[in-house]
Amino acid sequence: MSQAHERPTLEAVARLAGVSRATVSRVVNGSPKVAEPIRSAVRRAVEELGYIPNAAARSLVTQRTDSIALVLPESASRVFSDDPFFPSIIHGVSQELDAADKQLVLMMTNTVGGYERVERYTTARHVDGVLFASTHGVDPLPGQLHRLGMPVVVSGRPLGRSAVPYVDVDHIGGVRAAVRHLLDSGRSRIATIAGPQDMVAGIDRLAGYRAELRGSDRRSIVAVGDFTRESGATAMRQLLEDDPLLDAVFVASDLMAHGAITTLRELGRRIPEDVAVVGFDDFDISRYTDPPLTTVRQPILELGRELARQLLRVIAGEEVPPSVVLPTELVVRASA
Amino acid sequence: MSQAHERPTLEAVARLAGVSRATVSRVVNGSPKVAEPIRSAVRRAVEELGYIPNAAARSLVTQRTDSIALVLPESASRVFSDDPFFPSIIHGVSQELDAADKQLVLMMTNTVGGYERVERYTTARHVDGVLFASTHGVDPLPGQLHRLGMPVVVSGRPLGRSAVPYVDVDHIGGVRAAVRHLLDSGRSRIATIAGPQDMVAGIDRLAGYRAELRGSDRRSIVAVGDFTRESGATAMRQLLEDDPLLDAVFVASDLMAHGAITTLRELGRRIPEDVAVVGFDDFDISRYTDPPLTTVRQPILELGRELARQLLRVIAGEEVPPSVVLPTELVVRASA
DNA sequence: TCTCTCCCTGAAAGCGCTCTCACGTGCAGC
DNA sequence: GCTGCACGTGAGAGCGCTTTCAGGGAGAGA
Repeated sequence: MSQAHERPTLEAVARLAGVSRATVSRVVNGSPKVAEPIRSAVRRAVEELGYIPNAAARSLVTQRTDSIALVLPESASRVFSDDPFFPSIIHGVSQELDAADKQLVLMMTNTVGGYERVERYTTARHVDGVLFASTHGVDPLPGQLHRLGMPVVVSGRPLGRSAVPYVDVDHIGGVRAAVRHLLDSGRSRIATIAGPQDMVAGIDRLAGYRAELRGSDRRSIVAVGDFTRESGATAMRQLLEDDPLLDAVFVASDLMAHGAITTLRELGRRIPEDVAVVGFDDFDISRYTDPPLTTVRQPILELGRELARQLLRVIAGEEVPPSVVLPTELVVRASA
Repeated sequence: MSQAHERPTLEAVARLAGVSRATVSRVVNGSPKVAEPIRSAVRRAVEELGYIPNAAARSLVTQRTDSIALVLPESASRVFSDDPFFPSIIHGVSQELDAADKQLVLMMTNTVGGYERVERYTTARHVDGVLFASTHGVDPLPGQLHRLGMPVVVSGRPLGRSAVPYVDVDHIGGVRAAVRHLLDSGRSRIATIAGPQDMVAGIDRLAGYRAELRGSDRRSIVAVGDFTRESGATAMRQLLEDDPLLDAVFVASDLMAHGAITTLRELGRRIPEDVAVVGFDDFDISRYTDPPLTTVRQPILELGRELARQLLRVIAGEEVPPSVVLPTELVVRASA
């Protein structure tokens, strides 16, 4: 058990069990066509030697690696700040992969040459499939890999046309519910702080706001942020300059909503009495803001899991729908 | 899946370039002993065919995989809630590995059979080395792998004796600075909310508190939490029952400090006038609490990077120190 | 001009595993 | 007793790459 390089091979097990390599291989891989006495003899030999198959040798012949890559656009500094979005995705993906006994390889595209690295690595058949966390703008890589025959699933509806299957949440439905809630509670000047307009999450949430408002006689009041707390604070200030009398704001992310709340408080507005605030995400932290944030919950963990499930299906050669959209849900707390 | 199997092999490149496989291999791996004209001919062929070496075949012969595993004890539900600790570790590790052109394989030990999976996977020589994020209690796995000759580095000083190299932060120094700060500002009844006492971070931070207090004539007032916000809120309540007149509290994590602040406010205490609060972590979010949290900053990203660097050294066969301790730093804001 | 080196290059042997194919055995059917 | 057929098992051919080893060619020294 001492030296790493002396690991037992199939050969050794075969010798000890007095059978051929082929038979050991069958037992190890659970083939049904091995007689019981031999099977248990092999099992014993495997046990005794502590045999563990060499992954490289196996995948050299099977052409599978049993691992999949999750690509994160780290450029979005969102990834590992205090925004739990990506961590939750990772968590969800990891849960599903564990269950399927696959490995998770994490890749970031931020660093210099990162993009090319991802391309090389994935096309080197180092992994059986690739998952992309939602990206900014139009990313050609998923489509490219897809065209090469590599199983790919992306998170978030891709901008531009794309044949790559994706999983997304119902941004528009969630936002409409939020805005409707504001309308129903009698708010008349409802503003929004939108997310970046080169991301689907930003675009769709603004579209939802506009769509719901269109049915009323209220005018839209829009400022744009980048999903960070700071941008939320700044945007809120702009909105109040545009319309000092606004009495509600739908903010396209919880973090921006926190920023907006800070600004509102600094400027002496009471929440929700003077201004109602609704966020989007339902991060843990939003339960602890003052006042607790009314927000649209999106099932991020589930998004990650669904992503993984779809990819596993593609890898298994099953048909998958071109898109899966998970429901969102308005969570009413004290801020609106 | 169409043309995936038609990937060019060394053989194909060799044929196109009119040389042998051996020569192509040398060029691809940057061996210096290939004449220039041949080298460029091979390069051209590689380019033309879009050749990318097959990782499995390579590692079958080299016995390297160029990827390393990061094991996270997901059981600590900390991992992917709104606690940015693990995400930052991942981020740091990933940065260093990217630079070294290694891959990051993420593993969680939470799920059923997770522990055994980690063991099998890592001993299957699927990875060149293993990193462990700090764990609860005494984890035998790192030592076990280490004994098998597998390169291993752990984050956080291991409980119990262990020959495995580790990277940690200076908990005690940071806490002492925090408590000293409270003493210096004239606080006389200084309590603490400690972390779980089966984790080094919990143990050492409490030890630091005690050590610094020992030099003064103040008595220690202790409650224990589990690093979550909720436990911080609860512990704060206990402390105030123990000593309604306490005028300062050192909290062993920022999240618990947030919980404590909530409780203090609910009970009508002003911060810092009535009770000074100091946290530990310096998460982004702590800049935005009300009031902004005075806390001990620990360099988590750097911890991740150092972890990866040490492991790469071990893998390269270099000597590494048995431990590296990174400095912590008191960040004074408004809460104390 | 001949020999000795020094470089390069190619042939070939695996790395550890899977999987096809052929073959042996035992048993039912005639 | 002989043929036919399952059913298991083993031999062996690779998967695509690296690396040792030997050999060929060119240049240098005599």
